[in-house]
Amino acid sequence: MHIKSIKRKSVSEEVFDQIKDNIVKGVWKEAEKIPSENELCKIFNVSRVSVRSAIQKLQAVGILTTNQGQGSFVSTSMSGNILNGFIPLLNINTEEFRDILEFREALEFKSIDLAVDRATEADLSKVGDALENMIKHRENYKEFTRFDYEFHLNIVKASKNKIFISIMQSYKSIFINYLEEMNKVYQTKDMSLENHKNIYEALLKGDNQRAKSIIRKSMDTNLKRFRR
Amino acid sequence: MHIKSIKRKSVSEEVFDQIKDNIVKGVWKEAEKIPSENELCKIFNVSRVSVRSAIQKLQAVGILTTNQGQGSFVSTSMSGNILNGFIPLLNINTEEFRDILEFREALEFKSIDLAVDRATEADLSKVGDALENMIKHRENYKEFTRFDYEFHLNIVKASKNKIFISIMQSYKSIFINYLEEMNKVYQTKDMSLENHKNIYEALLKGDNQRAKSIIRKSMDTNLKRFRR
DNA sequence: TAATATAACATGTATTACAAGTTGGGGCTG
DNA sequence: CAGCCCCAACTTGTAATACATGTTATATTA
Repeated sequence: MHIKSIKRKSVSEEVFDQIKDNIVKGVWKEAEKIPSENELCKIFNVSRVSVRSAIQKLQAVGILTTNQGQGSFVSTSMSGNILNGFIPLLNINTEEFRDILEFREALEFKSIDLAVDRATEADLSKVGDALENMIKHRENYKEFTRFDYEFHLNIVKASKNKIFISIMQSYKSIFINYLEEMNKVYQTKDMSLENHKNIYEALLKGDNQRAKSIIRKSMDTNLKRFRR
Repeated sequence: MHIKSIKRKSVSEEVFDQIKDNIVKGVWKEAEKIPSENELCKIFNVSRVSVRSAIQKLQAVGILTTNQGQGSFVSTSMSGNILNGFIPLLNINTEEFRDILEFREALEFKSIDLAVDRATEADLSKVGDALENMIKHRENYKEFTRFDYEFHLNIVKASKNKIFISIMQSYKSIFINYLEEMNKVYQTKDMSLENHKNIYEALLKGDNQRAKSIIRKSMDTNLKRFRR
């Protein structure tokens, strides 16, 4: 059983989420001015300290831009934030799906090539652990997806390339989104498990070509499914 | 002539920089606790509001982690920040250099493949513009490097893959760092210009294999240079 | 000895006040 | 009337203070 450490949301975090949600939902659109700090105080019924705290965090992650004497504005060109999961990937369309597949191909394929050269037994056993956890949690698609991501992350980690690892972690939400979509909507768990087993075996044998071809095939299948 | 809008640094920004610098310089090391907010107030002689403001920003970008009742701690695994330019890539070592090359290979090679299919004339002319600017600023290595980056960015943009574009922009500082090192220290401007011309021509002809092989060759040369 | 209370210190939130930057309108001046 | 200046109103930035809440280690007590 999993024990999650509970943590009460602080007031400023609450405000942070509310403002973020309003932007995500489109209440406050790009380049628009959001209400002044004092107005937000009244709206949320909190002190200005909390409002400012939230705004500054939103500022630091690039969602808001504030100018003294003017106000806070929703940033234009938030692609970075969208991709970093601050803004969910709702209603994913074909183009975005294609982007993700190409992205995975570039990142994971090169990782696999590097991994067969550099991976230690410990690295590979972590990939195996993730696979076992996938099997164990095959009934819970949320957990299943989490370990699906872990599986791929551990392969990237085995490449020893710090930039790849950083990217893989930054873009976690994209992967999770994508994988959840696949595992939940398209009910592909069994085939997915089979594929992961084969990828793992190929890695153990150092057969990067085979590992890549399995991934490629599964990507093609998914893309076809998605287009319907 | 470039006109930069001047902007006086706010107190909290000043504090932000100071704290960041102390971490970069290693005064406060990873996982260590930094002085309490009240102590920092005395050190910098500012109010707690400003200190908290700075700390929260550092928190949002992942440099600090704060726990109520305990204090603020320097984050472990700051690779994300290092890679995002909050922490400069000082004393780059062979391993990091290798990481960058592999990263460029994964990202740019796939971009080139996609670009030859998807690029419009406008996309390609932007690549050409960057090249012209490189020639124009060949005497100023800072500017030269900027357009060097622009050149590669525009190729990635021509791929139409939003994730690639986002990554390329996020990791701008890495590229700049890397390219500056090459252009400044190793005095490779002339050969670099020749290579870029050839890459551009190959792109115009839709010859992705040739474009990639030029990049590959120049990467190998750079790596050899660096190892000395 | 072990559980509990407590004091000291940390960050989190609230309130109030003023500083500093921006904007727009009103009124003065030519 | 046009153009300029000035000021009032509003915005964010900084300060000072107080108290709430969480953490830790020491001291106390059973």
